[in-house]
Parts: sequence; structure tokens; C-alpha cells
Amino acid sequence: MVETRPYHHGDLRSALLTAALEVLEEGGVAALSLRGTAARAGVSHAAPKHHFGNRKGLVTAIATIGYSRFAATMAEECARSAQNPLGQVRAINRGYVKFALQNKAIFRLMFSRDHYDQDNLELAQAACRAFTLLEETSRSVARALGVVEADAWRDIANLIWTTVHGYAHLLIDGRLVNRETGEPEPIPDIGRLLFEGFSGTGRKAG
Amino acid sequence: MVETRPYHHGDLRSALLTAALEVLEEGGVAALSLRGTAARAGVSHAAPKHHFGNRKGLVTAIATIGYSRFAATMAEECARSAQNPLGQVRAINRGYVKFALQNKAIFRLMFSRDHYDQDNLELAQAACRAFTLLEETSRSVARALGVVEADAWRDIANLIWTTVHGYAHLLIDGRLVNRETGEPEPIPDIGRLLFEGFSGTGRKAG
DNA sequence: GACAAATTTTTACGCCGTAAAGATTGCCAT
DNA sequence: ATGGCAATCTTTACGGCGTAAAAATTTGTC
Repeated sequence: MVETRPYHHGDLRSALLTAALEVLEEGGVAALSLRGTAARAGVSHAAPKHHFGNRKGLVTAIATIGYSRFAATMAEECARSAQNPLGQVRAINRGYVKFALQNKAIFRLMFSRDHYDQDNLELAQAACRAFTLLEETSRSVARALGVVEADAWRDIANLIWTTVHGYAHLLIDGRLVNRETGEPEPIPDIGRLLFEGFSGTGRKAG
Repeated sequence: MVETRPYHHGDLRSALLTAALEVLEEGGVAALSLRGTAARAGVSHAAPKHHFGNRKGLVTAIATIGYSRFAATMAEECARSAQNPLGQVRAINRGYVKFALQNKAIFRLMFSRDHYDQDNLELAQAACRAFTLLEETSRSVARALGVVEADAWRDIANLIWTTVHGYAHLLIDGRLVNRETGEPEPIPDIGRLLFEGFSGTGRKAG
């Protein structure tokens, strides 16, 4: 008897997604093709069309998965860290960078407009969950700093987001490496900067 | 008599580059193809091969142009601004964001590893010129702040670069827009934060 | 069992990157 | 001036990709 798989796969959509995630991490966004993922999943090259419509649909689904995992990574760090504003800011930073480092291709994809459909509902919800974590931490920081302006937390959120995102983005592009040591530069401690100002640098005196 | 252009173009390389820049700004990195730029320049589809080798070579040349203009934009802002550390930090920030906003596609391209050859000599030189501006400003900030550690300027440079890059990247991806007003959020004033701490937010009290 | 809907395959077209060979021109030594 | 070499551009060719339409197969429903 020949082991012949049925005409209908049963769960082709998720099979295509896991195949696509593999392709993505191996070859980057450029390698993420409908035909390639179909081939890896062992189906015909036009099979993905029914589930994702076109390439952008596939990429959108991948980005949605990315945002979910992104939020989960940051939430984990927050849960296991000190439950005070400084601890939470640092946790957000760690989670943000950790996800970017461990999922370079998908992280780049998530922050490349035009690659996917930003108006997609599921995607927008997943992204919102991720950024809500950052917003709430910023609100607690604002309270702890005692600033009185009603939406000062926005400035704090922008500062934190901007810094950690710039760091993550530059880091995974191989920019922030010390030319002498070859080590990556540490992430600016925006939490301490907010709470203590730029008093010490943390470096050993030369 | 028929107006027939010569077999040898004379300056095809630069003609291809200007065509490629047009294609890039119109359709983003994805639209930047060898055949497309060749068609726009009015030559055969294989003509670019001799000048750039392959697609990556073309993208590398484009990125090199980008870094040159990037450095020029920041240098202009520095020249026309207050010649003190705070003024120069703000000038770098303005130039960085201005270039990103006015050259979204090429900015994204410049900061997408894998799209081009980062080991290319001319490109590395152009990029170095750009980032040297940022480094020197950071050194002057370190002196002005009176920090004693020998390489504390690195932390300052990382903070400035990280912040402005994150801001520019998020901004051109349409992230930093206030949901109520629709206006883009202002860039965090990292200069003031360094020199004055997070005392005021700059927002009106609510 | 008949019929409609969902799912997958087959076929087809045009664009793209790349390689190799051919055509045309510029250059340089003689 | 001229023969030949190197540079530059075109033609031809191949496979991969996205997309669309039609055909094939299975599932569900009455």
C-alpha cells in the first residue's frame, strides 16, 4: 500500500505558515515567496492563494504572528521583573531587544510598512496589544516622576519606544558594535536616565 | 536624417543611477529592478550588468549616494545652527529626521542590511562620513557635561543615535502619529534631557 | 444520490535576475 | 591609417516568481 496523502490537506493554512516562518528566518523577507513556501509545505504552487489571496496576505499573516510573539516576549519579561516603574521599563527594553535579536527577519518585516497590510484587523489588534504594554509602563513612569501634565506620559512613551526601537534596529543591522572590542554596545539605560539623570555613565573611568 | 543615439551611451552609469533613484522613490525598494531601471534609461535590460554586476551592486551604489546626501543634510543643519553642544545635537537630530522624511525609500534601504554590500569601500567611506558627524557632536557633549570617563562619549553617541534613529524609523513608518490629532509626535529632545534632565515635558498642562 | 461549496492542482502569461554569446565602438600601438 | 584589443551595449536563453483562470477532487448538505 502506498502512503498517499489526501487531496485535502486538512490544515494547510497553518502548515503554510510554519513553512513560511522557516523560509523567513533562513533567507529573510526577500526569500519569503508563495511558491517557495508552497514547495516547502509539499503542495502545488497555487495552493496558498486560496488561504492568503496574494503574497501580501501571507506576509500580513506572518506579521500578525510576529506581533503576538513580540507582545508575549515583553509580557514575560515584565512578569519576572521588579514590579515598579524602573523595573518595568527595563523589562520592556529587555523584551523588545530580546525578541528583535531572536527573530531578526520577522522583526524587520514587522517594521517595514508596505510589506504587509497594516489595516488588517487581526494584525492591528496584535500590534495594539504589544504597544499597550509600553504605554502602560510609560504611564506608571509618569506617575512615579510626579509630572503633572495630563499627557506627559506620551513624551515618556515616545522616548522609551524611540530609544529601544532605534537600539534594536541598529543592533540587528550590526551597527552598534565597538570597533575595538567587537562587542555590541549596551542599550542606553533610559530608565535610569529618566529617574536619575545623566549622572554616571556606567563605564569604568579610563 | 534619423535621430539615432549612439551605440555607446557615454555616461550610462550615472544615467542608470538617476533612473534607479526615480524608480526607488516611486515604488520603494521592491520596485528597484535592474530591468526596470534599464527600461527607464532607454537601454537594453542587460546593460546595467556591466556597470553594477548584479542587483546588489546597483543597490549598493544607490545606498552610497544615500549616505553622501545623508551626511550633507546633517552637515548643513550643523552649519546653520548654534555652535555649541546643545545646538549641534539638535542640528544632528533635525538633519537626520529631515533626510529620512524627504528620502523615505532610500533611508529604509540604507538601514536594511542584506539589501546591499556593506563591505563596499566607497559605501563604507560615505557611511563613515555621516556617522563621524554624530560622534564628534557626542564628544563635545561629553566635554560640556564634564563627564570624566574616557569613552563616556560612546554612551552619549549611542543614546543620541539610538533615539534619533528610532524616531526617524518609526516616523516614516507612520507609527508616531497622535491618534486624536493625527499630528506626528515631536522628536524627544534628547539634548535637553542630557543637559537639564527630565524636568519639564514641553507640553501644556492638562 | 445529487448538487453546491470548498479546497487543491494544472495551465498560462508576463516580469525579474542572471549568464553567455554576439554586435558595435573607442583606444592604442605600430 | 590600420589592425587588433578592450570596453560597452544588445540579443538570446533559462529558471524562478506573482497572479489569474480553469479544471480536478473532496466535503458538506439536502
